[in-house]
Amino acid sequence: MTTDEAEPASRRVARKLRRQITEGLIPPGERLPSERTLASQHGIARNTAREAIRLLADEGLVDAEHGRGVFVRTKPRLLRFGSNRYSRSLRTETGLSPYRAEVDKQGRLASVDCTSIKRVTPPPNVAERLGVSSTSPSVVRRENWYYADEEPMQVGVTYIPWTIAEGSVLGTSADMGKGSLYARFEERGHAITRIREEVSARMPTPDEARGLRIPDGVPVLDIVHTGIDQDGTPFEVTQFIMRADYNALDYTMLVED
Amino acid sequence: MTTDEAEPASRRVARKLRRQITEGLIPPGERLPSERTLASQHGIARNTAREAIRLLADEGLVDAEHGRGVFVRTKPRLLRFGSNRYSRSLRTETGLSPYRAEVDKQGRLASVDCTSIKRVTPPPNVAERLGVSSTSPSVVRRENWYYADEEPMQVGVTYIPWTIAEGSVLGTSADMGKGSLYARFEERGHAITRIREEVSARMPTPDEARGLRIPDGVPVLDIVHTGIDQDGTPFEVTQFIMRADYNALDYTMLVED
DNA sequence: TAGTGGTCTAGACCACCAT
DNA sequence: TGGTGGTCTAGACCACTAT
Repeated sequence: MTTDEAEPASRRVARKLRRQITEGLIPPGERLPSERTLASQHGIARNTAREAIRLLADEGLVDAEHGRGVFVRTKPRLLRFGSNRYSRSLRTETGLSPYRAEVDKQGRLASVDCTSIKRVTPPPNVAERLGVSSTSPSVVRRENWYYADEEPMQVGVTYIPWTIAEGSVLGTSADMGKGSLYARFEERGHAITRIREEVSARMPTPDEARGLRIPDGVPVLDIVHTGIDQDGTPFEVTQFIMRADYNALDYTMLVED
Repeated sequence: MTTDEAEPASRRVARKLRRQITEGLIPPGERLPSERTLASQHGIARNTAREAIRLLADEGLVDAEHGRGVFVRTKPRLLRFGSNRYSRSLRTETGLSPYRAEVDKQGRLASVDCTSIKRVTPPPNVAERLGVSSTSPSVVRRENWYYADEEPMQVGVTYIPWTIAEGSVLGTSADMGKGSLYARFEERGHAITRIREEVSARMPTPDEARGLRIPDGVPVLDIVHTGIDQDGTPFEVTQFIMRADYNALDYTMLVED
């Protein structure tokens, strides 16, 4: 009788395991007792022990590995992406993309894969933000996958008005050359001066979970990023989907009146 | 044979229901067939039908109500909180707190409940950001609960250095008076000029799920907000926990060099 | 009272992993 | 080969909601 009258057995066992995990008695990376062991130890059916473990998995505390066991999830170091992600100084000094810079900082191997570049009709929310047609192929769509040590971390889908991308590498080439994407925009008269980032979080769709190899109990950050130039014109929208257990955001900004 | 060889029955049924939901055949608010109905329709055991529904619940698509049925979750309108949340003009023009302003905008009834104010020893991450001792009661801790139409939306725990709060309403009173919290800081020589917001997302702890009445398959946004004054001194840290299905962030910021 | 989801049992077979 | 998790069955009783 610690929380409820007549607490179900599955929750009781889950609570016991949760306490052992949070108190460090079962440290990160360690294996939990097997479902069959838990069942016999607590005098319950295997399915009931399994249900207890499911509760912990849904909280993101443990990870089941088929044929091996259930393991306490280790807290990975978060990649942190901030407002300086787009600063010119970072861009010109290091020549690295902001993503590579952050992954490098943690001593991991960054790789970025541009999987598709094509001219498309933009989704309505993108068309609205860019002020282009949502019924004609008015944008170039670039899809990028971001990895650290071969593990997928993020997907970013960038939309660029065709009027801006036309005739440049923006619309054709995976290789952005020195200084990357925003240097190319600047050459074409769009210096990034403001950004808008709309941030929400949710559980991944099955497709996203598969593509990003996201385990149970891990949400995604869903970010709609808009790049705005010196004239206040939005010239690029990118939708990022990030594993929330690997990525965080760190913004510093002026409070404007 | 649509996705895998030998797809499990539970996933097959889940996929069918998911398609019906996303295509609008079962619209938001509508009830799904009961577990027993699904079982007999598909020639599977009730537990297998139940597992299919669980998959959808973990994705945040449906919500089970004991004794009533399983319902397609309605997409609530998101409350959006932005960088202007702390602007002086918003503060002085409306006299409303940023939270009330946003909830008002949606025609809902906002209420804020300050549940506790006390002098405490701050957690290490807070002490670090404020530059105060993490081994003595160096801060005032204020806990605020935010509601819309009686439903809990957010919790915010604010930490203020004792040296700043001492002798003012900041350390004693739930009522912040006209212009709210940041007007009081300004009177004491700390005008909010920069903010830092560290944003991550995760599944709620059982305590958070209970307190905020968060259903399965809904993550939380976990935000560490730091207020910085005209001299670059951090004078306040607030940790927000927000239901991610009700709240989003919308930041616009200058790209600094 | 009838129908719903919530929990549980005691089995079974399969797929995967390590030895 | 033996142990692990993944899936499934065919029941059972309980708690909650609506009528």
